[in-house]
Amino acid sequence: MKKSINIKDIAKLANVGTSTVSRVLNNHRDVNEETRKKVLDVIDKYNYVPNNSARNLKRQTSKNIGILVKGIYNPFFSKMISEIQREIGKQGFSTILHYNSDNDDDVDEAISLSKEKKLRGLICLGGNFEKFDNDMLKLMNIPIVFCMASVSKQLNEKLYSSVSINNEDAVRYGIKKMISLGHKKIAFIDTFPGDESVCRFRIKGYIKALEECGIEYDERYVETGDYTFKSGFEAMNKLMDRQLDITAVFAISDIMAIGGAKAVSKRGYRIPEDISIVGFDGIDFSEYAIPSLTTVKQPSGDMAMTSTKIMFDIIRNGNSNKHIIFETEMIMRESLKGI
Amino acid sequence: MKKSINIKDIAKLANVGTSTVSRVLNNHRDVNEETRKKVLDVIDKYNYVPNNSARNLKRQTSKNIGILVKGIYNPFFSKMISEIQREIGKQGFSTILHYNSDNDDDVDEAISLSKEKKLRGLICLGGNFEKFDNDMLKLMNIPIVFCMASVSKQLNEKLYSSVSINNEDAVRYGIKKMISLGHKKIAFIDTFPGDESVCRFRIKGYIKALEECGIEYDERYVETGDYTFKSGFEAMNKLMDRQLDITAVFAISDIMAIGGAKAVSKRGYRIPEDISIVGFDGIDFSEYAIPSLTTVKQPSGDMAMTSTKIMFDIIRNGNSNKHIIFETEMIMRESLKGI
DNA sequence: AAAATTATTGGTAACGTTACCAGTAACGTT
DNA sequence: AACGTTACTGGTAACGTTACCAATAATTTT
Repeated sequence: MKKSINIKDIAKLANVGTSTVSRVLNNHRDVNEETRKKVLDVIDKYNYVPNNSARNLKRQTSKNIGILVKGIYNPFFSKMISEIQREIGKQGFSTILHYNSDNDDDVDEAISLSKEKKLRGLICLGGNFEKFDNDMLKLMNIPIVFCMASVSKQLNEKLYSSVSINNEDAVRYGIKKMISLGHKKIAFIDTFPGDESVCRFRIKGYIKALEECGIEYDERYVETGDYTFKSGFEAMNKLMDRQLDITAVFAISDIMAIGGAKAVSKRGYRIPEDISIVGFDGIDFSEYAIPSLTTVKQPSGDMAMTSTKIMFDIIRNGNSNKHIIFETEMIMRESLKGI
Repeated sequence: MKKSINIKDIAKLANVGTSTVSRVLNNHRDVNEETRKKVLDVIDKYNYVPNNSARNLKRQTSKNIGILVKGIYNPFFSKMISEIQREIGKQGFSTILHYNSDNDDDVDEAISLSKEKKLRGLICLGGNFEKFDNDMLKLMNIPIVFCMASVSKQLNEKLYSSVSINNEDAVRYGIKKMISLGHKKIAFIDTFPGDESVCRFRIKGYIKALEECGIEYDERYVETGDYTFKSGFEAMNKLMDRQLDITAVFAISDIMAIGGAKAVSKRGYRIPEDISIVGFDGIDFSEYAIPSLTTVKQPSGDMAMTSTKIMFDIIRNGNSNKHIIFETEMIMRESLKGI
C-alpha cells in the first residue's frame, strides 16, 4: 500500500502549517478567508481526504453507529435497516452493519464491535438479546436501543432504550376480533421452539384470548414455522391434515400467513370463504396479496425512525434512555371474514 | 470520554513488553506458550480490545468492505445485502453499508467513503453507476465489483469486476415464450423514465422479441413504474383503461407484477384465464403468490456470493478482475397460460 | 570451547491527526 | 507610549498500535 497524501503534504503545498489545514478541515473559525480558500484549493486538487483512523485515534471517538441484527433472517427487517441507515447517514454518521447468528457469543461480539469500532451507539434489531446483562451495558457505556427485540428482565431500564409493541395484547386483540366474527376453531402458526424472540409472547395472547372467550386451548391447533414462506406452507398443511375443521388461522408473521394461504389454496379451499387467514407485521405485500391479507400491523417505519431518534437524542443532547411502546393496528382486508 | 485501557497497560500488568502483547494479539509465532497465556489472562480479565483506529493507522489499512446500494429502495436487494454481509463477516472483515440516493455526487461519496474508511474493497449493488470513470477507479485503487449494476461503457474492463445477467436476452426469451403460447397483445410494465439502471435494457428485449415475431411495437402497451407494488398496480390500471384487449403482461420486477396482478384481480378478471402475468427477479414470494407467479429468475444468491468471492480473490490472492454473466431462468408457474 | 543458530523478548520510531500552547501582527484603548 | 485585544498562524506532543531493530538466553553445530 503506497503512502497516501496527508495533512502535512497539504500544509506544505499550501504554504501553511498543519494546524491551519486541520482548522480548515474542521470548519473552525479563526482562519482567514483567503487562507481557507488556498487550502481548500490544494485539498481539492490532490483529492485529499483526511485519514479517518488517525482522526478517530486522536479524537478518541468515531462517528460510527452499529446495527446488530439478530436471529434468523427476516425480510421484514431489511426495510427497517435501510431506513435506519439512511437516517444515520443524514446525521453524518456511518453505519456498521452486523448480522449475528443464534450463537451464544453475541455479548462478546457486541462488546468487541463497540470497542473496536469505537461505536457511539448501537441499535439492536429483532430477536433475542437476553444474554445482555447490566455489567455488559455498563462496560459498553454507549447508548443502546433495542428495537423489536427481547431482553432479559434483569436489565436495568435506565441503562438502555427500547422501542417495541405489546406483542401479547396485539395478538390477543386480533384473535378476539376473529372470535367476534364467529370463529371458534382458530389455528395458530407460531414461531419454532427455541426461538426466544419477542414473538414467543404472541402465543400467550392467543391462549389468553381463547380463555377469555371460553374456548379451550388445544395444542393440536398450533404449528410452528421459522418465518419463511415455506415453513408457513408446511405448517398449514400439517394443521389441515389433522382434520380439525379449522375456520381460521392466525400466523405470527405475514410471510408465514402467505405461505399458509398458498397451502389452503392448493388444496382447493377458498380464502376467506372456507378458511380465514390473519397475519402479523403488516408488510407492504400483505395489501397486494390475492386475496389481500388481514394483518396486525407493526409501525415498522416509525419504530425504525424512533430508534435512531432516541439514539441521537442521547448522543447529541445527553438525554436519558426511553422505553417506547407503539400501538399496533389490525388492518381488516379480504382474507378474514365472519361465519 | 475516559481513557480506555491500552496495550501498554496490559503489558505492564502482565510484566511483559508491549511488543509481546502485540505479538499475542496478532497470533505471531515466536512467543512462549507460558507468556502467551499470561498475557491472554490479563487481556481477558480487563476486557481489553485493541483500538481499531490505532491499528488501522499503523497498518495503513483496514478490514472494511463497503457496500454501496444505489438508486431507489428495492426490497429485492435486502436479501442480497444480508448475504454479502454474512460472507464478509465470515472472512473477518467489517461491512460499511451506504445507501446512495439518485444524486449526482455518488462518485465523490464513493471516493470519500473509500479513503475515509480505508476500504479494502467496494461492492456496488444495483442501479446506475454510470458516473464512475476510469480516473476515479484508478484513484480508489481497490477492487470494485458491480453487481446487477450498470456502468459507463467507457470504463476499462480491467479496472473493475462485474456480476450481471443479460437483461435484454432474458426479457427477449420471456416475451418469445409468451408469444409461442399464443399471446399477441402483450403489455409491458417498464421502469420509470429517467431510471438509468440495468433495467432499462429490458424493454429492448421486449421490442426485439416482438420484432422477431412480426408483431408491431405499440407504445400504448407500455407503462412505467418505480418498482413498488403500488406503481405496478397503477400501471396495470392505466393499461387496462386503454381497452387494448391485452392477454398478457410482462413486468420488469416481480413486485410490480404482483401489484399489477392485484389490479387485474380487482377488476374481476381472472389470472391467467383472462390475463397472464409474468414478472422478473424471482423473489421468494413469487412462488407463494396466488396464483403463483411465472417469472424470469435472477440467481441473486449466487450473484451475491460470486461478488464477494471475486472481491476476496482479488484482495487475498491478487487475482485480476472478472466479468461474470449469470444465466437467467424462466420459471413457469400458474400466472401464465397459453391461449 | 567457540561459534552459530534459534527462541524469545523489549525498546521505540513511525502512522496522520488534533488540541493545546505560544507567537506574531495589526489595531484600538488607556 | 504602553498595554490589551483581536485575528490569525505554526509547532508539537499526544492518541494506541505495529514493525523493525537490537538484545538476551538457550541450544545446537562446528
